[in-house]
Amino acid sequence: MEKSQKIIFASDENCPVRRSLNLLGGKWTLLILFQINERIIRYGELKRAIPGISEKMLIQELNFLVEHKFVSKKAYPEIPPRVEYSLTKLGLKTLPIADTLATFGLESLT
Amino acid sequence: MEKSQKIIFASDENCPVRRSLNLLGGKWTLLILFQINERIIRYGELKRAIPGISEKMLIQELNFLVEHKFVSKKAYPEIPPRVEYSLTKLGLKTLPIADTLATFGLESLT
DNA sequence: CTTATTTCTAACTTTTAGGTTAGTACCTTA
DNA sequence: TAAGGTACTAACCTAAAAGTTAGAAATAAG
Repeated sequence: MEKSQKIIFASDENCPVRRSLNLLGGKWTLLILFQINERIIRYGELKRAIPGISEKMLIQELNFLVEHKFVSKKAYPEIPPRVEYSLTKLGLKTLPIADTLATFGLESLT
Repeated sequence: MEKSQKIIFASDENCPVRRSLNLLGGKWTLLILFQINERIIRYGELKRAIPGISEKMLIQELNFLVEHKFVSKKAYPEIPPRVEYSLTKLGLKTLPIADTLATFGLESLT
């Protein structure tokens, strides 16, 4: 049997790995997507789900993810305010990335 | 007021996604691992394979990856010098991550 | 009345990433 | 003689990312 050889191209700015990392390579980005996952989750829940993240970074990332259509946001005109976040169709497609990171962490890191 | 509380699996510092990102979340880290892939590659080749990376960042990341046993390094005592890098067993296990990033980039990014 | 809740904004500081320039060592080629 | 190739290291400085702190707005609970 002939062994199929993987062809690797130079990774310029158009490389899909690089384009993905440009969007998702932030320190918290994939973790936030992973935590939202398939649920509808409020801002405060999300904050508690990611201990250590600052409010600034969380809201900044959420704004970024909403702007780039990974996450959709629904705000209820209530007092105190209630805002729910969930993944869009595009956001759901990022879940395999976080899953692969989780698998690697579980299987290969001490 | 008894209300059933949604159980949230918080991503603290022990979360496998977070542990993986701590090691591999750098701007260039996964891209370098992806480019080395299953080959034995020289420093200069790798540099050409990642247009735009500075020598400082490339060597800095390579040193980090060697130190953390993702990459092995073999230097030949020749003039001009020749240094070959390849993935260790651990490094090979990171390839699915980059592959998932590549798939996402190809399928979901314009 | 005060206090708490929730989501988010703004100003400011610190930390990290990255850019630039220079240089090392030794041999080969022109 | 000089320039080129190769794989780095070091020093310096700027830009970007991330962290810290404070507070607003509206209402309800105490």
